[in-house]
Parts: sequence; C-alpha cells; structure tokens
Amino acid sequence: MPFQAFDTSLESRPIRDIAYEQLKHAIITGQIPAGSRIVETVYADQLHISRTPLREALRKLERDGLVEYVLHRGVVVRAFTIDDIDEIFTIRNAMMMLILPSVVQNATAEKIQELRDILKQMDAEYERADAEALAISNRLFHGTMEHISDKLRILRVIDSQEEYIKRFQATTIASVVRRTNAHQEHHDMVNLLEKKDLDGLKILFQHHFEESKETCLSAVREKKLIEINE
Amino acid sequence: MPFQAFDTSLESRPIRDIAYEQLKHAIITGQIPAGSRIVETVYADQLHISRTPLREALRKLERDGLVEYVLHRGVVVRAFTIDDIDEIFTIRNAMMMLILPSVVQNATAEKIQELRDILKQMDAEYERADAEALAISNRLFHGTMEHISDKLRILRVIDSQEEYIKRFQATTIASVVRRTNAHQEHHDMVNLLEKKDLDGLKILFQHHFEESKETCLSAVREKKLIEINE
DNA sequence: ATTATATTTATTGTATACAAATTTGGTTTC
DNA sequence: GAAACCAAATTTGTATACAATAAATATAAT
Repeated sequence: MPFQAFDTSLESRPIRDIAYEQLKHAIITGQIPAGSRIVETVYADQLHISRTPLREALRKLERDGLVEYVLHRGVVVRAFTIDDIDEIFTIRNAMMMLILPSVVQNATAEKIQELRDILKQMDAEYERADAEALAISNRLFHGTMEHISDKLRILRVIDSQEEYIKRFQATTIASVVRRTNAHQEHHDMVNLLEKKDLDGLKILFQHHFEESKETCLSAVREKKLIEINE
Repeated sequence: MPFQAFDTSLESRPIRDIAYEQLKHAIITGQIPAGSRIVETVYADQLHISRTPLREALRKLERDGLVEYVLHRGVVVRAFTIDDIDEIFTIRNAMMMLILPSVVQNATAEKIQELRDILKQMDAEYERADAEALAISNRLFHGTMEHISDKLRILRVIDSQEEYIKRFQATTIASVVRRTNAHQEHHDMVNLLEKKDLDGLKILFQHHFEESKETCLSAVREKKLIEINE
C-alpha cells in the first residue's frame, strides 16, 4: 500500500474531509512525493471511497497550493524550491511580528500556565530525545502561543504556511544542536511573555525563525531533499 | 434571478471553475449577501449545471474562506467584521513591506514603462471620474507592481487577501477625496521606484494602505455595510 | 523503417441515482 | 394550549453511470 492510512473517523464527518486530511498528511510527509500524478481511481480505491468525495478533497488541496491542476490531466503534487522555504519562513516571521503585540496584551496567567504545561511535557520529550513527539508538541506550543492573539485572519495565513513547514520540520528537529537551542528558546519565550517584554519577544522570535530556516535550508541543501518537478 | 451570470466560457474549461468564478464574483460584489445559505440545487439549477461541479466549486470557496461549511447543513456565506478589515489591510501592508526590496531591485526600464502606461490610462479614467474603471485599473496597477518581485508565495498571500478587499473597494474608490489622493500617490510610487528609493516607497505604501483602510472603515461604519452573520 | 492514421484504453468531466441526515409540519397526547 | 412524537419533504453525502478528452497502441500507407 503506497501510503499509510490513519484513522481519523470518530463521529460522522464527511469522508471527503477524511480523504482531504489523509492526502494532505501523505503529501506533507512525503509519502506521495512531489511530481506524483494523483490518479483519482487509484486513490479512491486505496481509501475505499468513490471518486466524488476524493475529487472534492483534491479541489481543497488545489486551493491550499499543495497540488496543481492540469486540464484533463488531473492533479500533480507540487514541488518545492529553496526560494519557497525562504519565503515561507519570511511570511511566518512577518505574521508573528504582527500578532506579537496582541499576544503580549492578551496573555493571561491561565494562558501562560497552559504554555508552561506544554513546556513541561516537552522537557520530558527532550530528555528522552523523542524527536517525533517534540515535533508535535512544538506545533502545539507555537499554536497555543499564536492563538493568544485573536487575529483570526493572520492566524489563517500562518496556518496555511504551516502546512508547508511541516514538510520540513522533521529535518529541522532532527538536528541535535538546533533542538537544544530551540528548546531553550521556547522557555525564554514564556519568560519574556510573563514579563510582557514585547521587544525582547520580537528579537527572540526573529532569531528563532531565522535559525530554524537556516537549519532547514542547510539540511535540505545537503541531502538534496528538494524534489524536482516533472 | 438572484445573481447575474456573466459569460466566461470561451474554450473548454471545467464548468466547476466557471461556477467557482461566478460564485466568487457574486459573493464579492454582495449579490449573494453574507449569511446566505447556499443550497446546492438552487444554484446548480440557476447555473444550469449539476450538483457535482457546483460542490467542487464550493469546496474551493471553503478553502478561500469565503464560505463556511456546517455538517449536513451546507455552506453559508461568511460575514465580515470591522476587525476583519483591519487585519486584511495589516496583512496586505506587511506583505508589501516584504516584497518591496525585490520590487526595487528587479524594476527594469520596461517594467516602469508598463506601470506608466497603466497610469496614463488611469489619468483618463480619473478625468472622467469613472470609478468602476479605476477600480479595475487600480488592481492592475498594484498587481503589476507586486509581480515585479518574483516572491510567488507572498504574492499568493496578497492574492488571497485581495479577494476580501475587492468586496470593499467600490466603497473606497467612491470617496472623491480619497480617489484624488490615491491617484497622486500612484504617480509618486512610480517616480520613487524609478529613483530606486526603497525607504521612500516603504513610507508611501504604508501611508497609502493606511488611508485606504481608514476610508474603507469609515465608509463601512457610516453605511453599516457589514452584514450580520446568522 | 517511418510516418500517418485509426482504434483502443485510460482518465477526467459531468450528470444522475440513491442513501443518510436534517428540517418542517402536523398529529397526538397530556 | 404546550410538549412530544411521528411522517413527509428538503437537502446534503456518496456512489455509480455515462460522456468527453487525452494517451497509448496498433494498423496502414509511403
């Protein structure tokens, strides 16, 4: 079976959304490599669904920019370039700068505690060098931080970029030295937030993203991870 | 007929895309007001197509954030708040700041001439106070300027926000005083670009968007143009 | 042999059919 | 008269069927 299915069913939820999540996951993790053509019948059979909901899922992926559509030829998984990674982190950073003021302003004691709870768990994951778990917690941490601002549209932009970052996050987290620094930086973030030090946070986040980007870029350059289109 | 259809057919292009464009247009122009429920059969009949391509169009609109999906209840046109407008212009401005350096760097004589040609046409439209034509030219002008940078992902973010701005652009352009100032500013932009004055451009664009936002916000507040959800 | 041209096959595009769920209206019951 | 319940109608969710287009293969002509 070309890509692993994971159960997300739970209650009654349109299977087009389940298909959407699964395909997205498979693309992000590279199970379906860039350049691959997604033939509807193949994936419909694999997911044991009909073409109708699968096509609806594809239309969503199309708007997400994860796949490209060619007339009468169906969809193809889009490739990445070094420039893409650079832009993604640039956008991410700019958006963070925009919401930081309201994050500082809205940060209640409860919210800070919530962040500390996540950090506590990350400490444990860090100790046992569980990169997989750290990747998930990392997203949770950043997501929680960002959602303290209630800038819904900006969060939406961050989310859309996030999709792409995930695709390289494994690479970034794999770097031991970066993992150590990033872990310390996460602690610093919460401390600065508690002190409501906006300027300090701005500098720290800028640094945080810059380092992540560089780690990611060098890892990608070394391993030539970027897939070539067509 | 609740909303006017316009012919985009031309060659062979999936009708789901035509449906998508038409629905998008109808939502942006307010022909389908916020809060409206989009019943599939109603619009499929109206567009003389079946539900299948219509649904695919809806999935795209869903990812665009123009409509909201509720389980087993279909899609509803999303409403706007004052905060939305504020965020949209904030994002727009931040993105412009990100691409301005590469716009200045990549601006060839040809590109500047292209901008001047557009300005020439806008002069005429401004003279005869053709707000409708100005709105279109305005987008062309900004779009051309932005595309001088080849930051594809950032342009994508700008584009996605643009959808929403369109919805209020008529309002902004309708203001006579804002129209005059904006028109002058457009000329200034090209002059500064020719001089490769990055700092000047940054200040001008920041001002340009700030003024547009304020005009838009006050117009909306006065006329209570914001539609209420549910 | 190579090109040109049918012919078949694979795949996407659209329509229709049916199932599942929700809403609506009415009837019954207290 | 209000609440609870049942039935019909509406609407979404999914599957299937068929049409249209493109790709692949085979066949024919030079």
